[in-house]
Amino acid sequence: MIVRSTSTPAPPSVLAEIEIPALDYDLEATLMSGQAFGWRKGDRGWEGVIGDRWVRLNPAPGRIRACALGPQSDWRWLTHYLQTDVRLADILKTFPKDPAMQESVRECAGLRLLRQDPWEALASFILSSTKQIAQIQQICALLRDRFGAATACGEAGATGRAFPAADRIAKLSERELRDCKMGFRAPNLLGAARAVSDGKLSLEGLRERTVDEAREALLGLRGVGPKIANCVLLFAYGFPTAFPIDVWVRRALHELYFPKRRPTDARIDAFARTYFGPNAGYAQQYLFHSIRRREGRIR
DNA sequence: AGCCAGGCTAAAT
DNA sequence: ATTTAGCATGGC
Repeated sequence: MIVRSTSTPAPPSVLAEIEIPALDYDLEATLMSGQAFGWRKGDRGWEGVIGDRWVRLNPAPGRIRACALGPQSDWRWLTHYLQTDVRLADILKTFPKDPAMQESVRECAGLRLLRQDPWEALASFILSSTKQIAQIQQICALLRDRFGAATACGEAGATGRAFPAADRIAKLSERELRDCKMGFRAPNLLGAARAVSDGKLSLEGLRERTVDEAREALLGLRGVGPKIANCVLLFAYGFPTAFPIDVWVRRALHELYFPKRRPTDARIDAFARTYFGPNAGYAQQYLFHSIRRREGRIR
């Protein structure tokens, strides 16, 4: 058995690399399309922490190059997150064939849905209400830096930080959370963290439930309404029909499908539930990203 | 300077 | 049953 003094840092491990086959995968669009908020473009690629593993990603023709701290014998934690085994063409086939939808598909070729951790998604989207994406990223970065577990990272001496677990946030004060610039969302995040932490809400348990049951459970949290619940259902649990309607998606649906006059919320909801088919949530991401590109919100 | 942001809640109509 | 004000904070 190897004994090492606790005051001696572990030896730096080498970077493990892999090339993941990935057809039709626009990495930048996927990471920056407002579904995840922890990715940062560094000099050597897209850097982030998935669970407690630091990783750097680079796009290449037909694949994604990744490096993480080695040794890595099993990369499923990454391929599952990136959903590289999903055949995008099969998803796109199920979209409605109308001109507006097909235009969005052309404009956003390679846009994907990630499969994120439920707690991170829940927390992130509780923080998202009436916030711009850049601000959500900033708040999440503050949370990681101040309260996240340190993870060794690719740069010498540097540390990436995991998204703070619910148990960690549950023990923080509202003051500490407000200091991360989240404003009135602080008590909502704290409440959710406590519910998860003390077992009143089992995020893992929701995997076994139907979409509607899982939605009901999420809606029980203060600060979680239909939009945020649907974001978690879609981006973390992968329920394919979950259809978050924010100001942008609402605007897109209005302009593209109800150009005459502003539809009521009920009309929009009914349309969203019935029109887009078995992968409605995926279609929603294409509408969201394409309208934001057209309005110059990207870059 | 003023409006808006991947909303939600409770009060007011 | 539907509409509206208030909520923190920051980008543009």
